[in-house]
Amino acid sequence: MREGPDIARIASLVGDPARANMLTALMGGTALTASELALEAGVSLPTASSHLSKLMEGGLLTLASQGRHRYYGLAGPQVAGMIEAITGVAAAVGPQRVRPGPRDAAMRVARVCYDHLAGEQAVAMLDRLVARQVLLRHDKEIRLGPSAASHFAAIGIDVESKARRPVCRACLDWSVRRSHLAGTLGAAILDKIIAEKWARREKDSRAVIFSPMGKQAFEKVFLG
Amino acid sequence: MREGPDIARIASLVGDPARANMLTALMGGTALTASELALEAGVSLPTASSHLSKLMEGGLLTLASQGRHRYYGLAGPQVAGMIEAITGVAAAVGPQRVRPGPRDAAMRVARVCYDHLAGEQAVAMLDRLVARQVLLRHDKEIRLGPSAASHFAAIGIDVESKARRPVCRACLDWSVRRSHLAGTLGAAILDKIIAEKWARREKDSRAVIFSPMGKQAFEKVFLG
DNA sequence: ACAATGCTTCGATGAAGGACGAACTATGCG
DNA sequence: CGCATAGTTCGTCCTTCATCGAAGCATTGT
Repeated sequence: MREGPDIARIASLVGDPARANMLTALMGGTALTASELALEAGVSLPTASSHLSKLMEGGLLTLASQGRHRYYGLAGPQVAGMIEAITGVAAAVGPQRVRPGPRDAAMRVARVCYDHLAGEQAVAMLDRLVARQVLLRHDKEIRLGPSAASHFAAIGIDVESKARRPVCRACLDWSVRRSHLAGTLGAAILDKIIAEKWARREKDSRAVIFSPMGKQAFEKVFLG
Repeated sequence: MREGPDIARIASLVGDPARANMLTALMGGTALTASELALEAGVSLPTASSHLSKLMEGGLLTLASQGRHRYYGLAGPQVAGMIEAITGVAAAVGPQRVRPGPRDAAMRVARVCYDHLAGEQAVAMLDRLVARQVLLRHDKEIRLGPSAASHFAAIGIDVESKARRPVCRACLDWSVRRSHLAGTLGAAILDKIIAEKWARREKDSRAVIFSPMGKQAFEKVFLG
């Protein structure tokens, strides 16, 4: 008999289809209300509420009450990373179900992973940054290279670590099966992409659609 | 309603306590038989068998039949990474700790973590080995230092990697919340400790009790 | 004050699945 | 062959928990 962290408790929270759908929906990074999550999960409002209280009790969600609205969000990057990891395994062992629909195609190209960019574009970006030694990669650990500060400052991103959260982190991409960039830098880059209107977020989806001009700009800055 | 990788299916596989214990046991990297896993999980053999077939069907395990023994192992690093991610979240959100009884006190000092030593002693040992640069640590990765071979040879441990399994691995200690040494080297050290009778294993427990002399010897060799 | 909206709690129902003993299959050993 | 060990399958019991309708709070709007 083993002891230690109660991994079964956490996993079983994710192990219910309704809750899994809610968590996946929250991977978009924005907090959602109970009704929205009920819709996402395909269950009634009471059922959703029950699930949400369980997820809260399990520490996987945060709650922000604003008037009569209650916004639920993922508890943090660690939780988001766990969901990604599970998604990766699910995608790897369940190839019988994945048929690349039109929306899925867009998802593979670029999507939001909690607070940073994922998908082919994101993987290509990390590869290029490492190749140019802007970032130094050592297995799963990613550090800033000597030229990183000036490189990112040139496009208006301050790489100084403000929070305890690591600046760079490798996050395994479930569609490409290789890592992309997470951490505060990954989040800042996504902010930049949206702020510059290089891309827009697909409504009710995690997909990120680049405009033709935006794609050029992105490639010039990060893949050039 | 969402689609995509069936994350609930995978998570619910891990979400059963018996299966979670089995998977945790397999995190050591070596394959185990059904009986051993039944013991780990604290369930009967038929129950374990049922769980194992579910884990197999879910693609989380590999099976190697050798005669009448059937060795189950984790399906790959991706699965191991997922377990690690879940464990991390569980440790972070689960400070609702059981109170430290007398046996737990011994467990915190030194215990077996599948095939290597864990607990305060193990954490101190790894710290010291890294400080003396016998081992070189880079975040989660641990490698042998230049003096490692001779250092361990002096106490009768061959650090040559015989199996595919890594020689060194960092394993997060759930009681101390810092890493200790796993991998073949960690296993060899535990073997040594038992073989030299520096310590004995508590019956039906993971606790490892050092004798006064054994503790001295251990500290001289590994903490000196 | 009253109604409307957003959400939670309660109670009843039903289905899923985890548990084990007993019986069965397969391999190894003399 | 007969016996022992390792595992799986089967049948049954029983707990757990997801689900929804109805009712209860809370906040906002009129």
